[in-house]
Amino acid sequence: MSSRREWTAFEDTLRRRRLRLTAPRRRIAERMLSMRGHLSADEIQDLLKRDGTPVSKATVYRTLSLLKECGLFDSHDFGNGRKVYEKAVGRAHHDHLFCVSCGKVLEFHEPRIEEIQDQVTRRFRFSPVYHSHKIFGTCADCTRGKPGEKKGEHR
Amino acid sequence: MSSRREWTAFEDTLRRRRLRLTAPRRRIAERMLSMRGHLSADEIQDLLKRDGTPVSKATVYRTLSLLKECGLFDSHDFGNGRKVYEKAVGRAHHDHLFCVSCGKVLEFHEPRIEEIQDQVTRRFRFSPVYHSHKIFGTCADCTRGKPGEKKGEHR
DNA sequence: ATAGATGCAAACACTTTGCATGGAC
DNA sequence: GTCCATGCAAAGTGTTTGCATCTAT
Repeated sequence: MSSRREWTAFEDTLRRRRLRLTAPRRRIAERMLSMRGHLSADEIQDLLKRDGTPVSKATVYRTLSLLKECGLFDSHDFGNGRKVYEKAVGRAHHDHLFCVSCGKVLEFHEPRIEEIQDQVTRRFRFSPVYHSHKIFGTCADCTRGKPGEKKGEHR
Repeated sequence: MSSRREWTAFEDTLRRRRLRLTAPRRRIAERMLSMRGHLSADEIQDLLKRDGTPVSKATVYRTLSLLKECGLFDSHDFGNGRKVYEKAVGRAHHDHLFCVSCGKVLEFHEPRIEEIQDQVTRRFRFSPVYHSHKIFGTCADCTRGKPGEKKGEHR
């Protein structure tokens, strides 16, 4: 279960746009809010299937865009051929370190970088909407022990 | 025509790996080195076709990976469904501003950001290999005049 | 009752691959 | 003469869409 505030954010958006709170939408949103970390569409579908409440892939994708539009989730592309979703509501902004060996995702937040970014966009008279800052490499665990692959490195 | 140094880098890599310098490879590499900015596989194929020396898409992609492996080009994904390639050899490292309205790409280089990045990776004992730092928004031209779309915004 | 949502399968867009033919070394 | 590279078309992958059916409101 997840915090009430997140639910109401979702319900409000649906109501405002005259959309319906259906069982599949509820299940997907609830399941995703209950998880931490980054989930792909496939992983979400698998979770729901295991829960005994399967949902079609089309609905997963459609609900995912909805959740993103509502601001409940952010999506990230770590360059391995699929997007992953992460809870956004109630979380501070951050950027990512991605381990190319095991797929682990670490988070960092550097106000100093954001400040320099602002200087850059001002210099170019560029109106920023969002940014994506990712560092790829090998995490501490993989650098020493090489525990091997965890999450799919396909493509 | 492009600088000799870039050619020899390419030829050396081919020789070292016992690969052949064929006409398609030469044409693709030459054409790409002659252009500035970011090119997609499709754009490269179109250019070659207009030059009167058409090349199959498969060969374009295969040569692209080769050019990347050789370090002659870098690839970037601005989230519009395709990769674009940019000359890497003889160029200083930089990051990008991407205009979501016209597709324009601006470049920036901020040693201060790189320094903070290093602090971040040290803190996590993370071994960085490369990073991707992109700011998305609207360029100065599009913010005032809205000159309209230029490069495909498909997907 | 009715606009909107679901599931399925087909469509998509980019990229990769299998294979027979052709060409560099 | 060998391998390696090319072109073509087929396969792959994640995602989107058309449509008939179903359902929240």
